[in-house]
Amino acid sequence: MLDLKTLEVFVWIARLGSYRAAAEKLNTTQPALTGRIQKLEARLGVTLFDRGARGATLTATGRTLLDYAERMLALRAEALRHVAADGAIQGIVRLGVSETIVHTWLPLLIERTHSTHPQVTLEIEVDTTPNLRAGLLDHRLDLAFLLGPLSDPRTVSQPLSSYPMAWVARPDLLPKGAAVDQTTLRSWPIITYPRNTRPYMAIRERLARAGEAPPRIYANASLSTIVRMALDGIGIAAIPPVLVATDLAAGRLVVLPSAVTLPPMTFTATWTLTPDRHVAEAIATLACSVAAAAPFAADLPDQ
Amino acid sequence: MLDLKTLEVFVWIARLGSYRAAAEKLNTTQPALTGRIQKLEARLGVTLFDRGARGATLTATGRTLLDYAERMLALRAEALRHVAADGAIQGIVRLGVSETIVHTWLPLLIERTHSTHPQVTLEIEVDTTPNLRAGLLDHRLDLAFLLGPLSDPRTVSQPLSSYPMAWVARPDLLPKGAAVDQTTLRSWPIITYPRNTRPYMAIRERLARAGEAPPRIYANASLSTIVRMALDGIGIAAIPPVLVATDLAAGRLVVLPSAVTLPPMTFTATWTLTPDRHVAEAIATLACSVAAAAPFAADLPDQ
DNA sequence: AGAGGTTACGGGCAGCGTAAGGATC
DNA sequence: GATCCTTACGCTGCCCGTAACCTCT
Repeated sequence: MLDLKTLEVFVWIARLGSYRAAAEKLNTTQPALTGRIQKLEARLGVTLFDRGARGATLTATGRTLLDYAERMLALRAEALRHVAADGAIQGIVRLGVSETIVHTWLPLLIERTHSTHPQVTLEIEVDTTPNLRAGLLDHRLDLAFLLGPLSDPRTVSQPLSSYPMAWVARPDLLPKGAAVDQTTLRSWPIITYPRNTRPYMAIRERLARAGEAPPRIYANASLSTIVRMALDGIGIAAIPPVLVATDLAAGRLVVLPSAVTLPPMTFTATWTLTPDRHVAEAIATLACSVAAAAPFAADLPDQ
Repeated sequence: MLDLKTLEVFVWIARLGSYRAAAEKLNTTQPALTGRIQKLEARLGVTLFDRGARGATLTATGRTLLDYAERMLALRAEALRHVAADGAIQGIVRLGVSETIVHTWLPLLIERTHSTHPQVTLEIEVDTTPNLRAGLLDHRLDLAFLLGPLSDPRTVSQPLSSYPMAWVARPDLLPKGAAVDQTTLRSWPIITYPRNTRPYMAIRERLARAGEAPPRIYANASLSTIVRMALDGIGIAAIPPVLVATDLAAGRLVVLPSAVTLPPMTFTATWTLTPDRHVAEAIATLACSVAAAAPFAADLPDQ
């Protein structure tokens, strides 16, 4: 009775304010938590939560227990770090990544993770930065690789890789070697990242002209599709050239010299300040070294 | 992984220096502990014990873990005391008692324990004070009611009941009303507690005469047998008269007035300074009040 | 040979997940 | 009626205890 697994359940329900959310966070079901907490309350002979339609809130007794529970869990985490051979880097890490990274060094990270921390299982979710951000704050994700530092006091960020952006198109789309100016760029559809992402915003801002229609931007959440569209000559892609190194080398695509520069895509590893963050931190550290060691990464697979 | 139950197992093996002893203390089997520790070591990827033919001793890593484990267990005990409705007075208490107490207020204590702390199970073992003392120090017992305070730094004692001793015999054994002196006492067999107990020692000392044969003492570990022998007129019993109140009232036995006084039997509740002693302490406290409230207790059942 | 730890194996029970059932706003 | 939590129930998998085995002094 009063085992650490139960206390962990208890703590997460208290933190997130609902059985539902805690069940999701803990990769289990709501009834499982109900059972555990019921048994705990029965054993202690006290009520720990006030259940309402709006979730569960701690009773006074519950708050007392929360304090002890958090101290015990912190102690366990510390013990594991000091005693375990591998610093107890193990378990499931729910990792959210931007698609750009999937196509650069993510495969390498997965490989390195399995060799460096064999006990770790990665659950990878690919999404846009705003959604990843939400996932982090909901505790649906333990770690995310997203665009730009996340300036939220509940999170910690660490810089990863930075990719210069460029205008990329099929060589026959425009006269060879000519630098493209704002007007030329506005005359073609721009193919790039989805709305609400940093690159999208930057392009809109740079190509905006007072009183004129906004540039046509084909926003797309799928990088492969963006490349496909560029290869099909539909428009000018705004992406990091590193993603299409093969196509560039083969001459299927070219980087267009231009005075209109785009800010680089700067990725950070971001995680929340949960007590069990050290596994996420270890993976983030690994990601850092992988990103640094492999700046020019795998090419986009053809689809 | 790294749950408190495993840590408890780990701590007791470390404390007692052997799987065997820990298994006994924890009311389980040795293979169960082997399994737990093996799994723990595998998960941590470290060795915690050096196993030799003379038991198990901690490795350096094991000592590190022991520190954390003890802090976590202490925290749990504290949490239970503060949070649980009944202060977490529950579980199995292995109680060792002197037979005298079995025949006075032990039944009352059992009753009161079940009504006051329904979650507590008593495992009662009847033995002599020296054996009980050994049981305490071996951690085979959590609590013992024994003769005299146990002056060992590893234990704590609290006074319970004190019973005056007297010479008791069948009324026809000696002339009525006559006070018995040392010589008379030496002429009859003395029936009393076993060798190495305090009453036995006191009698030997008081009836010793330089250069003469020692008094005949029929030492007996069974109180019922002592009483039976006294009723059969075999000799003079040295016991607390409260144990034979019925026989005295019925005239089957009488207290012999004598100048040879015996020290009273003073019982104490004694327990060891283990981290989980608070349940034992609660029972000891209960025993105190029971002993105080019922000084003239149940009579010996006829056998 | 005896004490202490390990291995092998069968059985019991805790705890999980699925699915249906309230309660509360 | 939507959102949460609870109840019911079958099942899996862990862990325990028995028994035989190994190893060191």
